[in-house]
Amino acid sequence: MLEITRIRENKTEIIELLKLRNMDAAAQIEKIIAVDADWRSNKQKQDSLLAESNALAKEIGQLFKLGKREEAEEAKKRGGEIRDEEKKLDEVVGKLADELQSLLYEIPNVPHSSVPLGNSDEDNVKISEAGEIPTVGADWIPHWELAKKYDLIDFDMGVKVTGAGFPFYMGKGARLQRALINFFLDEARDAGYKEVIPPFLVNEASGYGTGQLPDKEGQMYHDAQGDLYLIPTAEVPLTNMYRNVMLAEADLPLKTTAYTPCFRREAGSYGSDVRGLNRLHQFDKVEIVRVEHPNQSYAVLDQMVAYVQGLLTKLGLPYRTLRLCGGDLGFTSALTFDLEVYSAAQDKWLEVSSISNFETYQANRLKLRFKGADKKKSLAHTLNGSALALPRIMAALLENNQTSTGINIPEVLVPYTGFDKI
RNA sequence: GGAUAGUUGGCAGAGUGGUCGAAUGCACUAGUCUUGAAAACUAGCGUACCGCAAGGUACCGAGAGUUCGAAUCUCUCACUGUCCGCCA
Repeated sequence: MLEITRIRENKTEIIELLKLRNMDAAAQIEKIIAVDADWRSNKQKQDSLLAESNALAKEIGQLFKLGKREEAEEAKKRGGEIRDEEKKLDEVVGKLADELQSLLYEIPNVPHSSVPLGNSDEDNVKISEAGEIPTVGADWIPHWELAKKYDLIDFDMGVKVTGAGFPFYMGKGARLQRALINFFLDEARDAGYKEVIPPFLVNEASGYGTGQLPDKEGQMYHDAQGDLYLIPTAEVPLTNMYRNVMLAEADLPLKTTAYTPCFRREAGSYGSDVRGLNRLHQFDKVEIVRVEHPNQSYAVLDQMVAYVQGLLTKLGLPYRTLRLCGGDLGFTSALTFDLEVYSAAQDKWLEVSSISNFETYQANRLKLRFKGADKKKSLAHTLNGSALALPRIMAALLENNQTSTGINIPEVLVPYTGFDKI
């Protein structure tokens, strides 16, 4: 959520930058400013009524003490009148506050000025490409066929037991999956991230804290009885650890990592890009999260991108780095880089990581602040990135490393898998 | 699932209708004293919002109510602790 003071003071700039999202926010911003002004003036009236009523109540107490019954009764009458008036105003003020709140929830984060214009993922800007694109052999097959051939993943079993998008990993497939998780966690630890095992269900307040609610309500699995949500990413519990927290400037930066399964309804997505591991309702991911000083956050974003690129290099996967355009930028993000790996047999680039700077957008909802040396309080910046999302990594590893005699396991993973070939 | 107790400032912990935004202790900050430190002493020390300011308002788990006036009374809800049962 954007800070109301920022909107008051920089509305022209905000409207201008939101155009990068193909959004004409002028009317909405003006509405917010109007409602805010309305709220403030009514609030002021209410406050002075309350002040009057408080003073009167004290007076009545005194009058009773002095035994001036009649005067007290007279004052009581006036007090009642003031209270009636205040009640009416209270309703107005409450309504305006609610309206302001929901208007603010509807405004996405202001894009960083480097965000390119564009409508969809097709307009994302490639900033680099690395690694060697393998030459596809005549007999190469996509990962879902490899999975069947070598008994690595059983999609049909998933359908039987749960439903589409919930595969079973079997035998060496399961071990490879576990190896990847451990590899990613160890790398993150070496990079200074504190490992965490968070809950996989979160409450409503956490959903609001990181911005999944209210705008992505339908994307999360919801337990109605306990009013809990299955996490769509570890970002939610990890970042919400810092909800309502006042840090000291010296505490920054905070770096955490977690492996969790992620649950996504993916309502409305279908087609050829959901085959095999390409899009699942449950998948594994290692996430890195950082809480940073505002003047560090963009340098840190670059570091995070470089870190994840390093992981892909170690795995020997060809990848490219994209700067997301305004049309593809997440609701809460100011700037996002996506990393895509090339999956040879499908001849497709698959998104395996999304690394974002949310600036103060999440911190404002979270009330995540730090106190500077001068005792001034500021909102912190939050960032996160996938490091990495497993299924598509698995898909690319299987497809790119297939040979006529089996699938080769990257060297860095062998200590984790205990085998070098499938 | 059953029973019971609780939820007050960073922490501990008073406070059962008016001068309580809230005692006291600890912690913290500044100062005095000291060669330095400790101790002692003195003073300060919650958060948010509105306002140029003076100042005002709100907050004692959340919400609603009674009252001229609520941390204090009433109702609803949430959460936490403890004991019993069940269970990985």
